[in-house]
Amino acid sequence: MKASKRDLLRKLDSYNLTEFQKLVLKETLNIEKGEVLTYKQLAERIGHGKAYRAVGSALKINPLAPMIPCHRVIRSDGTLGNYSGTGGSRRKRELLASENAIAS
DNA sequence: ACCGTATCAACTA
DNA sequence: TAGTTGATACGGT
Repeated sequence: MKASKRDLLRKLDSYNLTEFQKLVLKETLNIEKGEVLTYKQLAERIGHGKAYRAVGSALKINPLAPMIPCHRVIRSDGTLGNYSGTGGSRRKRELLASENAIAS
């Protein structure tokens, strides 16, 4: 464990992110292993609710891509949506299959 | 299944 | 300030 969640939060504050972005990223870090939220659910969690679009934009700028469980955020349709990390949606699918054992 | 509209925040001209 | 885009959501056709 080199990067504690608290350290990541501190780093986020150091980046040139807006309050909204930081809010979304922090909430994403708060997602536990085995927890999968939809963009809408995440938006509602931070109190914006209908800002699912802005939430997606926030995750895509995510400076700690591999450290933040952004792969645990999927679409309401049950599809994985997109992923800015290595391998794109393919990698995301494997991560979810490994952590949450999603149904293929 | 496909298209249009709704809604929010950030980026660029 | 205005216009466009985006890792979406939902309803109508």
